[in-house]
Amino acid sequence: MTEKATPSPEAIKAWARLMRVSRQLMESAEEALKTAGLPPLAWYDVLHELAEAGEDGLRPFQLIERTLFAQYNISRLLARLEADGLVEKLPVADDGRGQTIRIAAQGRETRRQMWAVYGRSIAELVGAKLSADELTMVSALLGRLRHPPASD
Amino acid sequence: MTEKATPSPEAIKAWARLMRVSRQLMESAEEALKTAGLPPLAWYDVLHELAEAGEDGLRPFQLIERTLFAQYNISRLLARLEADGLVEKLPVADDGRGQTIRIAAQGRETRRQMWAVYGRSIAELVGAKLSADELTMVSALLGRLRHPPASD
DNA sequence: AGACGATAGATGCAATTGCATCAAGCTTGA
DNA sequence: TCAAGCTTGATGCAATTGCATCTATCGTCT
Repeated sequence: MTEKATPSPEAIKAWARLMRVSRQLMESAEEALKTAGLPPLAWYDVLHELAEAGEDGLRPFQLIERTLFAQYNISRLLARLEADGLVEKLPVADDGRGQTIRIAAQGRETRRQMWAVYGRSIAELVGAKLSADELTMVSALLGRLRHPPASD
Repeated sequence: MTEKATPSPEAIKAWARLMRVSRQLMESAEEALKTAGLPPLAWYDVLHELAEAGEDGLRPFQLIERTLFAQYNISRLLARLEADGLVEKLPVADDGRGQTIRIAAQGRETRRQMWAVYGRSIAELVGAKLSADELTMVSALLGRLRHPPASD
């Protein structure tokens, strides 16, 4: 059993940095969106997945897998997105319990507007701070902290 | 003006990894604490700062600076900590508006119990996945994403 | 077919967060 | 000195989150 109950100083430092920096960056990005009068990041995450999925859409449980949101969270978020006309809920043929969520034209437009702001935040907060090689290094190292670990 | 509105693919990837991994790790740590019947991470952050501050304690606004919590959040968190007997609120001599927050004996004990679980999570989730050198590299790279950038 | 357990998604209720604002005390400057 | 503005911390209210549970449908096993 190689598990250690007490982490090394390096591990503690890396953890602290990770938690602090990620929170700080996320808040910056959220603030930029809010200032622009746009919806919060969570909406972007969902719209992004749905846009990538295309006309076939996605089932809510697939969104849960992809976004890490809790089930009840997705359920309510989708209700809000539908109320705003950004997505459509379609019944699914071979499963009477389920539904398929498809992004609506207005959803694509909102996503586009959000990306204009969000992308700029990423460029400023991350892209401008580290070189491409360093960014690749960060991705690789963080990927190994994922569960399951990412190879690329 | 060197600002780019559209981030590089490397920046997008690093951002996505950072957001996703930090959320995943934090949820793992939160879950471990909850399973152990202990308070959430936010409590640890505050108790940690107060423990380091020692008998002199800290003013709430100092906690805000150190933890990045919003003011109203700290205000209510401290109310809960006090209600649980983990901290004491003391009037401060030279400023009638303010108060000094001091960690109580029971607060130290709770923090100790939380660290037993939290530290193990850090060791498992981070310490066991990367070498000391790699962890140092992560800290250094993330430090440059901070505002203001960290040198160490 | 019928029963039983698993899966998909919604929802009532309590706790927390976010926003805006407030009250109280401090500081500065005329 | 005292008005105006700033800082510190609290709080009412709305929105969101978390938890537990519920309904409905599906799949499987007998």
